[in-house]
This record gives sequence, structure tokens and C-alpha cells, in this order.
Amino acid sequence: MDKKQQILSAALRLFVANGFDGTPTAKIAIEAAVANGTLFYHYKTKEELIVALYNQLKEEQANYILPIITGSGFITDKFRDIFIHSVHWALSNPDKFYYIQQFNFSPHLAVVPKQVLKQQTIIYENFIEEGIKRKLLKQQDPELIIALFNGQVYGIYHYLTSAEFTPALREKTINESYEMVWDMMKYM
Amino acid sequence: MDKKQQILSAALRLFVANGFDGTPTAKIAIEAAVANGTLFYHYKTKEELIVALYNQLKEEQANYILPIITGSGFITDKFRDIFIHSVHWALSNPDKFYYIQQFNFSPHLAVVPKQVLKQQTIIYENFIEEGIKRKLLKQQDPELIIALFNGQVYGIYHYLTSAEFTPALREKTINESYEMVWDMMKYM
DNA sequence: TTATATTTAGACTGATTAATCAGTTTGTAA
DNA sequence: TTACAAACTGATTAATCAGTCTAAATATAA
Repeated sequence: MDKKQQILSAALRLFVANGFDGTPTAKIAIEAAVANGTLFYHYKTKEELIVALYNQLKEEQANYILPIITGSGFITDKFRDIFIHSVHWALSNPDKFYYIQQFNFSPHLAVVPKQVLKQQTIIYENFIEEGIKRKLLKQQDPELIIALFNGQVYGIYHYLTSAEFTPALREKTINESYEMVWDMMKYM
Repeated sequence: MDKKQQILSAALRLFVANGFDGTPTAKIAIEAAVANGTLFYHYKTKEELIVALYNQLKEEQANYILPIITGSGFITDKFRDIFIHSVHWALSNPDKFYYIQQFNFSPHLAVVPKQVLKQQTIIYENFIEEGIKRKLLKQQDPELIIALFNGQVYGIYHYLTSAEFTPALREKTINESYEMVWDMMKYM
């Protein structure tokens, strides 16, 4: 029914499989079971579609984590939850996670205003800042801690997708990795 | 003189600036001050050029770290050296580091045999394994430790390239980040 | 009902592009 | 000199692709 969503889903599948250059708009329309004109009716250019897809996925990713930050609970538990959830989101949505990386290392990133990108991390920043003030986290720039934290999610994603793991081993690895991440971030 | 190298250098500049799709082979030839046909004389297809460039950069990156591993010195000092050097290489060669990431999240990665990719990390693996056996590092899969280690390099690269830093602050940040990385990896 | 938005199919275009190819230059060695 | 291969040239080609256009159909809402 929702043709716009059909187009985005088809685009995600094809861009991940064949790259930006390797996927003609015509094929996206066919894969979405939509007329050629419909694609260009909703997205003026191919680039507009590429960026719209990125924004949707970033929002989806953020919405998956947001409830943890705003919810109740001990702050230290929240750190764990955020990490575990971030990794789980990436592993349950490998295409989406991959697309975001693919986009981040492409010239398309340049067309997203810096302000928009900044806005996406501001919620994390306030949260991390609180952890630093309470002397739970190392006394470093919150942005550095976020960058290293994201680096960890990136690292473990690569590790867990480089080979086959049983679900049990996967969970064990994620939990033990968090212990390592926590050793990295914690104050003492 | 060496036209092949001219082509690779030009390709690096243009691919990083405009992406794989955004750079016609014709432009690479012009930028390299070489005839169109010369490019295809050395590289049968555009893809072959893209992959050749990737392999060269990976080799260059490895050669920068290798002497540390094989050299003399305390193993714990080597861990620090490898981290610091890895970050420095990325920061001194942002184009090359960026290209490797761009390639890693592109369909071109699929054409590199897994065996070749494995071979690139085997030297690290033996080294890490020794650290684990000696109970200097946490008792985890060496590949996991390498993945998290690389995640850190990735994270700090993003942080240090997201804004301007004075050389002094940059070095301070790298050193302090290493302390955090070490807290993550060390046995106790 | 009427108007407005959305959708369809596919032919079309103008520009771009990867790759080719017939021939030229260069270095070297007989 | 001659011979030969490797390196190089750049105009040409055949194909592809993003985006347009048309005219009709269908849905949505005022």
C-alpha cells in the first residue's frame, strides 16, 4: 500500500547488494513493484532517495535506543543496555547497519547538513555528560567517549559477522565484550 | 615516470572525493596525465583498478606496523606502539584510511578472496595470542580483541577528524585513549 | 460531485560511460 | 641498424542510465 515505503525497502536491499552505482533507479522501481514515474514523483532525484533512506534508518536506530535513556533505572545499567541494544540492532538489521556505514563513507554524507548529524547524537551526549559528572565514567570529552563506544559497536559487529556463531555464544560474546567496554569507560 | 602509480594516486584522490560511481575512468586518466587506453592497459576493468588500489593500501598500512611486531622490546610497549602508530597512520593518511573503509562497505569487498583478507591479519593474531598466553591480555578470542582494537582506531579517527585539534591536544588525546584501550584489553 | 493527489506503463532523450582497438612510441638487445 | 615487445595513445563505440513526458486511471478528501 505505502508505495514510498516499498521504494525505500527495495532501495535498501539493492543498494546494499550492489552499491549506489550498481543499482539503476529502474531496477529499484521494478523491485518495489512500482512505476518508474512513481519513484520520481516521491523523490525528485536518486540522491534525494539515497539521503531519505539514510535519514529514515538513522531515526529508526535512534528510536530503538531512546527509551533506554529516557526510561527509569540505574545509570550504570543504562550504559550496559545501550551497548547491548546497539549491538543487537546492528545484528538484527545487518542491511540497515551496513547501509548507514556505506553512506557514511560516501560523498552523499556531505549533503546532510552538519547540524542534522549533530542533532542525532545530542541525546547521547547529555547522558554521557551526566555519567562523567557523577564520576562513573572517565573524565574525558563526552564526544570522545561516544566515538570510542561507537567504535566498539562497529568492532563487535565486524567480529560477529565475520563467522558463524551459535546464538548462545553470540550472547556470551556480547556480554563479555560489554565488560571490556565498561573497563574502558569506567572511572576507576 | 611510473604511470601505474600515477593512475593509482589519481584514482585514490578522485574516489575519495567523489566515490566509485562519481569518478569516470576518463577523469582518472586525465588526473593521472595518462591516456585513457593506458589505464585499461594496466587494469583490465575499472573494478580491477579499485581492487588493486585497495590491496596496495592495505599492504602499505601493514608495512607501517610490521616492524613494531617483529622488532625487539617489551610486549606491552609493543601494544602501545601498535595503537599509536595505527592512529598516526590513519591521521597522516586520511585519504587512504577513508578509502579502505569506503571499500570495506562496498560490493567490491566481495571480489577479494576471504583467504587474502585473512592473510592480512594473521601476523597480528599470533602476536595477540602470545599476549593472551602470557596473561597480559584478557582470555578472549584473539580475533575479538583485534576487532575491538580496530574499532578503537576507527573511533578515535572519527573523533579527531570531526573537529580541529592542536597537535599537542591531539597527541594528548591519543595517549589517553590508549590508556582506555589498555584498560579494555589488559588481563586484570 | 468536484477537485486534488497519486499511480500507471513505457517510450524517449540527452548525456555519460566503460571498454575497445588500430596504430604509435620507447627501451633494449641482437 | 634492425627487431621486438612492452608501454602507450586517444578517437570511437556500444551500452547504460537518470530523469522526462504523456495520457489515462484510480484513489482521497472537501
